[in-house]
Amino acid sequence: MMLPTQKNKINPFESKESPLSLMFNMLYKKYDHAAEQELYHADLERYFYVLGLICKHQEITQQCLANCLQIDKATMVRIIDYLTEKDLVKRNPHNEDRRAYLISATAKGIKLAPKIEATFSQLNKLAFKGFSAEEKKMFLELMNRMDNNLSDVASNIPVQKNK
Amino acid sequence: MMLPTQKNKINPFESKESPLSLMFNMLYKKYDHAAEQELYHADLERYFYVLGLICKHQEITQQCLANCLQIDKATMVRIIDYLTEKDLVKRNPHNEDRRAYLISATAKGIKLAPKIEATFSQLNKLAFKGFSAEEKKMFLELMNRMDNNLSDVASNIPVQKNK
DNA sequence: TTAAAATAGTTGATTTTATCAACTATATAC
DNA sequence: GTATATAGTTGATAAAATCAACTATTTTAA
Repeated sequence: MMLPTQKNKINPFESKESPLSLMFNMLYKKYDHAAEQELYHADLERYFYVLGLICKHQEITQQCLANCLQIDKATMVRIIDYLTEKDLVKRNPHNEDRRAYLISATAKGIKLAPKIEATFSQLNKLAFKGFSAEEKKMFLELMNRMDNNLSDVASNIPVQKNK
Repeated sequence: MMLPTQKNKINPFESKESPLSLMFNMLYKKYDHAAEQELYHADLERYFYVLGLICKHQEITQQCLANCLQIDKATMVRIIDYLTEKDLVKRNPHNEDRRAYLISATAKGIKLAPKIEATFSQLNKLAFKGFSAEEKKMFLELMNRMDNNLSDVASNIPVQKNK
C-alpha cells in the first residue's frame, strides 16, 4: 500500500465511502476561514452569520436563533452578550411574550451588515465558480433534500440534551 | 415583516443567498450527532473519522492526518494521545524519517473499525435517501469542485497560523 | 560539508466553545 | 387555578482551537 505523506494527501472527496460529515466540515472550515480573513478588520471576529441573520430578519428571539443555527440556547446567550458588548446588537422587550427578547441590530450593526453580506455573497460566488445555473440550482436542491433526510434522525437527538 | 418565532423557523436552505458555510455546518452537525449517537456505546466518544482514516490507510503520520483533516498539528497530538489512551491506535517509528511516527490501529482499534465504517455507510445512505444514482454522483462531483474552488482561497490562509 | 532553513512532533498557556443542571419569570394547557 | 412548558440566564465544567516556544531530525544550497 502506498504510504501517505504530506505530499501525498488523502482527499476525502475522491472516495464515495468517505463520511459526508468530513466533506461538510472541511468545506465549512475553508469557507469560514476565508470569511474571517475577509472580515477580520471589521471589528468583529466571530458570529458573522448570527449578525447576518439578525440583520436580515430585523427582529428575532434568541431561542429562534438557537433553533435555526442548531446552537444550545446557553451558548446563544453568550453569543448575544458578545455582540451586545461590541455594540452590534441589542435586546428589546418582546411585547407579546415578556419572557423573550427581540434581538435587533444597532446602528453600528446595520452599518456592518452590507460588508458581511457582500463577503458571503462573494464567497458563495467563489464556491460556485464554474457551476452552470443548472448545476447551482441542482446543488442547492440536493443540499436541501439531504438536510431533510438528516433531520429525520436528528430530530431524535435534541441539540439541547438536558431536555 | 413576519415575525420569526420558534414555530416559524428560518431555513437557510431555502434562500439562495444564505452563506454556504451555514448549510455545511448544519449538515455536519446533524450527521455528526447521529454518528455519536450510534457509536456512543463503542468505548469511543469522539474522533471516529480520525480512527476511520487511520484504519483505512493502515499507517499514516500525524502531520498527514492534520493536513487531511485541516486540523492544527498541536490539536492532532492530543487527538492521537486520546486514541492511544483508549488503546485504539499506537505510534510506530517511521523508518524513513526519525522525526515522524506512523500511526496505526491496535487490535482493539481494528476490531472497532467495521462498526465505524458501517455507521458512516449507513448515515451516507440515509443522507442520500431518495437520490438517484445520477444525483448522488452529481452531488459528490459538485462537492469536489466546490472544495477545489474554496481551496484556492484557503491556501492563502494556513490552518496553522503560527507558520 | 556544513550552516541555515524547513519539517514532525511535543508542551504549556490561553481562549473559545459546548454542555448541562439549576434557576427565574412568564405563558400555555388542562 | 394548578401543571407544565418555554425564554432566557448563570455557574461549573469539559472539550477544542490556537499560538509560541521548544527538541530532534531532515533538506537545501553555499
